[in-house]
Amino acid sequence: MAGPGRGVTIADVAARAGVAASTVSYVLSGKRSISPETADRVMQAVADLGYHPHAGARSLASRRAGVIAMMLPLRDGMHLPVLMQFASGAVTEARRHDQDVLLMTADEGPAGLARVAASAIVDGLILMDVEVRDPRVETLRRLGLPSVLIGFPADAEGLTCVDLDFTAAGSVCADYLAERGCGDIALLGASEAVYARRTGFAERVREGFLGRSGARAEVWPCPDEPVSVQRTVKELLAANPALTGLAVHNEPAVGHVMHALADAGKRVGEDFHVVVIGPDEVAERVHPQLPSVLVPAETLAETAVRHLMRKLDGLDVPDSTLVEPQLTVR
Amino acid sequence: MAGPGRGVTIADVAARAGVAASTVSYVLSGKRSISPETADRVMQAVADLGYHPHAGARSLASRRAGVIAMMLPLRDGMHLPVLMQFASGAVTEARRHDQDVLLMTADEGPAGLARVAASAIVDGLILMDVEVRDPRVETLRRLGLPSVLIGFPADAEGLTCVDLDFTAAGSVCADYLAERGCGDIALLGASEAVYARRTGFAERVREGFLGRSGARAEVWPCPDEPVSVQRTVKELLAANPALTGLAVHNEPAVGHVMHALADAGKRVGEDFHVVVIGPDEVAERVHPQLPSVLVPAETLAETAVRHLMRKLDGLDVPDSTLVEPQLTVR
DNA sequence: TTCCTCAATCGAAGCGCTTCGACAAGCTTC
DNA sequence: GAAGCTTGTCGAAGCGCTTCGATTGAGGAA
Repeated sequence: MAGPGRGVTIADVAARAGVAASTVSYVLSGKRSISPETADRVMQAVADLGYHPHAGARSLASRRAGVIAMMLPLRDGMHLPVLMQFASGAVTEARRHDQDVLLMTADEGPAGLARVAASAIVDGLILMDVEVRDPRVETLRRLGLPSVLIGFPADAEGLTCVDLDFTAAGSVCADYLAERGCGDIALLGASEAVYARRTGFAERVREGFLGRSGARAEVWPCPDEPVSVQRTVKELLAANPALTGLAVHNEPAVGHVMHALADAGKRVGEDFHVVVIGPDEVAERVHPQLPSVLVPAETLAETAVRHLMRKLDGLDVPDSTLVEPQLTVR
Repeated sequence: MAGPGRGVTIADVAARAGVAASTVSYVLSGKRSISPETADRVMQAVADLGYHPHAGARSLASRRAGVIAMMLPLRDGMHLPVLMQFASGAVTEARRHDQDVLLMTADEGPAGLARVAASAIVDGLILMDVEVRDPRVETLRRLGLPSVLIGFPADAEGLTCVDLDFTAAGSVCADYLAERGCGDIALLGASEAVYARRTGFAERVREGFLGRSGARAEVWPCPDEPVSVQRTVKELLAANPALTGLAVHNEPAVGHVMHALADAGKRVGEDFHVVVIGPDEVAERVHPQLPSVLVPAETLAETAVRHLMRKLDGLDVPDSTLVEPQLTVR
């Protein structure tokens, strides 16, 4: 089935179907009407020969590469499983649109964007984990390369952005704890470093949380290291002995928080309630398992890819898309 | 700096440097000798115009795309962070060789391989998480697409494979426990499903472990779910009350194993020792933190990419490369 | 019947690059 | 000082595809 060695070309297909090469092209692209009989013969030849158009030739002639780039952050502190879900979700969705995905890392920075734009190796771009002040954003605007951002930079004017509705996520957590009858509650947030970097994202959770729970709630940033986590939790409990509910928005800390609570004699799920903002595994791998609001990586990826496809087709898309958070109770 | 709108071509560079287009090409590729003065002028023009060769045109003319594909598994049970490390390691290394990386998912299967091979969209391929009986392997052989596999299929004849030396990893764990003075020890392995799928990998750990520790060791498969883990550990302890050391080769189970041991009154790090085969975070996010042998994803990825580059350059590479395990004590 | 339209197809002209052969100079080498 | 090498450069021929007229024949309108 591999054909006669290397390289089945459109000419081979045309010869076998007894038509011109351009006709084959039109059958495949559907850009001009072709009689059903001819189309059938062509498709048969395509199948017989196992023909796939040469990507380079196609991109050269049509000015469409059929590839989109995805730039992932590599920084410490990013939660890897979420990135991976994101990447695979994007690939899966892209394939539905007959596109491939080129993987880039954020350390290529603006120069990397310029490179892929100029070399026309991709038609568009998805930029993950965009920060409030992101040097890539300006380059992106200048290049005019069709793109979708995950996250919201300070100035999102004219850009297409997608993200989880973190404000709503904060509210959902506050509501959950309220429903469990918790009076005084707190939000244990990310490390200071994360707050410093992406105010937008952490701040929005905070606002959503406080907005719903009012004066009886407080927010504490929280470091990642086990010992510091334990200390932070102790301080939190000491500062507010009436505390009965906690939302944790800090993946690596969850396990240690649970330990600290156990040490302090809190029985989670009974006289004390905890809800996690983070991936499923984190909430599942502690005892007892916790309810959680996950970052819906796959949904975000799919949305981003779909929006990018629309832009490539010249259709318009909303500037800003917020995905609703979903609480999973365990 | 963005040049006069879209598309700086080699002709623009040639005109600005006052040479023929072919000369620019030779300067850039180094395939013919060019006088230093001319080369300088050309490079200056390239920089001035921000020229990057059109990837499609280049691939069409040179029959080299400058892109490699990486096919990642998406199956449940794969540990996502490791995949992500792998992917980013591969991208980083590939960029050092001026190559880009196309991301594919294993669910495209053999047809996906045929597609990328026929469309010449990539020059070579890295296949992750190859199983003992992998349907992609036969296709790969038939296509003759340069490739490197991570993992060892049953018949690796003529293929280039790279993997962690799992046998050595098993031995390292046994040695560690022996050094801590543990007499009776056990290996708590992966779930039955994993064993069923990739005998090679799990079996080799087992052999390494048993080979070093002899008759006083035993191997138990272990499911992923919290409750089953707890039960398995209880049974294990009941079956061998003299047990003082445990190697755990099952990422999701580690946290629950620690709980079960605590429940059974074992003080890990004092009268009982545990070592993990798995990623750092898993060993770090339990209390106390555990020593571990990690799957060196980045190293494997780099090695795989380097081997693939050599193959693309027509150099030869070893059929089989085993990376030495490294024990991290915490 | 003649003219016009429309559907179906063909042929040729590129897309931007690499590479091959040719060709001037400037060197050796006897 | 003619013959032969090198070295540096150019021009042209493609790589395999898409796309833009042009062309043909059939059907409908007049």
